[in-house]
Amino acid sequence: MRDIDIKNSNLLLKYLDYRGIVTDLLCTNQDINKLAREEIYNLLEYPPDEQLGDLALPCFKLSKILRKAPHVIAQELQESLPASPYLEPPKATGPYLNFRFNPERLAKEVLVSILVNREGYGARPPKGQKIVIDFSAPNIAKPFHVGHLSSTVIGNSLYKIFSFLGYDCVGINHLGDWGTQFGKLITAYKKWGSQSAVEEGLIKELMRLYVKFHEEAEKEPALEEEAREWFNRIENGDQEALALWKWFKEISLEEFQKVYDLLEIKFDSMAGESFYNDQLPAVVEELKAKGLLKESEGALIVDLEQYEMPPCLILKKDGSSLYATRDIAAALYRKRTYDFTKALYVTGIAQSLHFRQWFKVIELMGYEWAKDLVHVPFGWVNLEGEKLSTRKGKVVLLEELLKTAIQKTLEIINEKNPNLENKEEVARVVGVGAVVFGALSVNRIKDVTFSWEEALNFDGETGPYLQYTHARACSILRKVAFEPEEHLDFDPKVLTDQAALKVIKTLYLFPERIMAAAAEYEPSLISRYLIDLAQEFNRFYHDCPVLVEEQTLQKARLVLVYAVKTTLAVGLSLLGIKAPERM
RNA sequence: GCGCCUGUAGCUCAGUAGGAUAGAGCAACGGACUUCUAAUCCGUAGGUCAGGGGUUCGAAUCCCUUCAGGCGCGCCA
Repeated sequence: MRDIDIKNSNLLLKYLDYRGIVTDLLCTNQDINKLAREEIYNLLEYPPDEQLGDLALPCFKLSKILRKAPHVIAQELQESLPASPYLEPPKATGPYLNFRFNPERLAKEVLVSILVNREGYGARPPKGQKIVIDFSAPNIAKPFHVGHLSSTVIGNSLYKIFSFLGYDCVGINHLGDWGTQFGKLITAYKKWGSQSAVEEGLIKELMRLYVKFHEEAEKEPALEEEAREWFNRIENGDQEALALWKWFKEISLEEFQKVYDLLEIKFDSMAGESFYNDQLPAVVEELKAKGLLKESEGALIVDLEQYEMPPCLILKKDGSSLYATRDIAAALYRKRTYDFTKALYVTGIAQSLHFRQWFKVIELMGYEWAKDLVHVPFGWVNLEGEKLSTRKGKVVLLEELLKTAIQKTLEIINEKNPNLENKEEVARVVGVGAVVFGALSVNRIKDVTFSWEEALNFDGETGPYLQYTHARACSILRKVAFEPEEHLDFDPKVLTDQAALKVIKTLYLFPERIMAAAAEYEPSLISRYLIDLAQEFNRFYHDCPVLVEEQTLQKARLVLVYAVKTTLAVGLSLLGIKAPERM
């Protein structure tokens, strides 16, 4: 067996790839070699039961090509494949050929890789490519509620994931800071509000006015007309209207910032919808010049009938712009400014048609980079069966949710670990972690029903569970003042317990899972992975004492603990969650 | 009417680009703290993978169809 040279920089950012190893081995066979390497690679799968093996080749498809029975092929391969230092001799089980990783080799390669790369385990070198991520985008003058949580945390997580994989990310908060809702708000302010009330109540007062407007507008439709007029005045630069707009925007931004601070989320750009106002005429001109605009029912549209979509509205009949107009302008601006290789839009699935439409318009404008625009949709948030509605005041404010979670965490700490230092900080990190993990733990496309009970449950598959597991691991390492570079000579042979081997196999999967999460724009793949890892580790923790064993075993187990601790911390950070050392 | 998404245990969800006996957590019940943090671990119980067809050696996964829920289809964003 070749010894690993830990000083060899090749080890950095290179990860064990068993699918590749098994594929190479299979390619030495003359019959199988007829298939493309990639095809073989993709045939391999993880067996459902560990007893069977670690990686399997189902021989059904080969059976058609080689014109032999699957079990015969498996049997023949078992007998003819050459040995590999990475693998135990393969075993045919019926129509499957099962491979088992050499446990010592696996332990050595994976754990050394983590000892050497540390927080870089699973990362990729810089690519020199930009990815623009448009996320969060709350509406000014409306409260930041749980409905905005998905976009905010999914976008933030994708930002972290792609950065980890070597991309330069640009996070853009495309604030909803323009539109008729400001007319409504000004109308309501003029009628039922006052400067002092707004100064005191801030966004709550704005929300009250907004709700009040809709209540009154139902009885008196003329109010809608008044609101449109006020918005017109904003657009035409009326001083009073603009001043109010600016004021409301500032109040909102301050309020949003509280939430972003709690979540520790930052943006590279806060260019909202209003930012593109002066670029809209040029977009309309360009569309006109390219012969894409068509008049229809008084409005200007891009006809998309031949692509089986409804038309994309560009200008209203009164000449003002629309959602798509602004998105197109923003995309052109971003391409010019950032020259992205991909631009992601993290919004609700309800908007998918809108994105398909204007992506097509960009394509029709002749921009080949239209293919780099990606809509990353997610499902709806309901409130215990009912729809969230700012207008009806039926919302759970995000800040309230986060603070309640923090408060609850503090109570738990006082009960379980009253002597903990910096309780407040730990409570914040854990409470927020619970909320964020909750939003990132299921497939983003699913609709979710918000429930206080679930959001504040910290047992089982939750953020606090992962953080707790991390803190446990830290606790062990702290007791021996663990230093990674002092443990490079650990003996992987002694890690023979089932629980330990299972943990190592799970650690091995980390880089692969990050890649999958990026490819599918799906942070929940990392969430699921971390739950798996924590479960395996907690079994190990229960079965295998670390600090009481003799030196060789202790050293090896400490390395394992360090590897898990590091991977949990990195994985959580990719979700935008902090991992405290004690809790 | 047309289109998109969803339907797996009482509840919330996994299920790896069709594969070997469908897995977790919560809730319920029963165990494990003189031992590295019990926010943990172990066990019991719980399933006609919405229904029906089809393709295949093989379907929760692909196709068709029915049903249920959500969403979208021109001047909101």
